[in-house]
Amino acid sequence: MPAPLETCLSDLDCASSNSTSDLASFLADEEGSDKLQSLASTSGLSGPARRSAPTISNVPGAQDEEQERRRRRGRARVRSEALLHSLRRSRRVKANDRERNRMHNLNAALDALRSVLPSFPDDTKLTKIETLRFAYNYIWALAETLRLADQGLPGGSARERLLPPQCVPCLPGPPSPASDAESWGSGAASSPCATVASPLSDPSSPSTSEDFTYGSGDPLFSFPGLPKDLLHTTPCFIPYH
DNA sequence: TAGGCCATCTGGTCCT
DNA sequence: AGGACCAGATGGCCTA
Repeated sequence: MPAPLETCLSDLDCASSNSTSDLASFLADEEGSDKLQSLASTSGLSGPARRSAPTISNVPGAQDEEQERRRRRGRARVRSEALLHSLRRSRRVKANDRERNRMHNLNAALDALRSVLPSFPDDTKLTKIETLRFAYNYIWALAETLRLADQGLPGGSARERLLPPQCVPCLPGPPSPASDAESWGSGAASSPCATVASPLSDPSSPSTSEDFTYGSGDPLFSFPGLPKDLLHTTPCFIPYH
């Protein structure tokens, strides 16, 4: 069973140099290449060594010696390039692995975020962008609810409003940074946010609900714990399916 | 079949 | 130097 490429290449690092460019010069050197060849052959990276031990019958003359040296250099270069390619390849594979892992972590974090957001009645899984937008809205709505509760508005305690019995996620849209209007809205033609004419920088700014509904004009979702006027004063960035 | 969403690969850049 | 992060490209899957 041949040694894995990773092992071979780490051996290679120990044997010579850590940097790719140094490795290249190392490989260009015939002696270095010979070291590599022995490493590669013992680890199964290459085929069996073809060079035979010199015998009396094949001792070359001066010209033959020069020719032989050229052939060796040619073979060394081919081996060098192949091994350099292998090294780059193994680093790329490692980087891919890290990147995959990083994205998995990111997705796990998104799943965790989904799990703390109010769920849809049909358990539809929010897409990534919807999750982020919804979370943004949700946080804003909770904060707004607290603010209104602090002002002593009727409608039960802040806690009751924050945790309605059937929490269906239509949250009034949060204040969107004006400079961020592009990323929230017009960029996504398929998103309900695309229907938002101009995201408000101030949630208390008056507006009409027509601006912020999608499709039929009926709100697809509602957030029963929130005062009605809140729905009418803010854009609704509704995750839509 | 077109469009949306997603996972993965890849090369470049930044950071430690 | 190596890892993290990012954005573009690509291909697969699903749905209207």
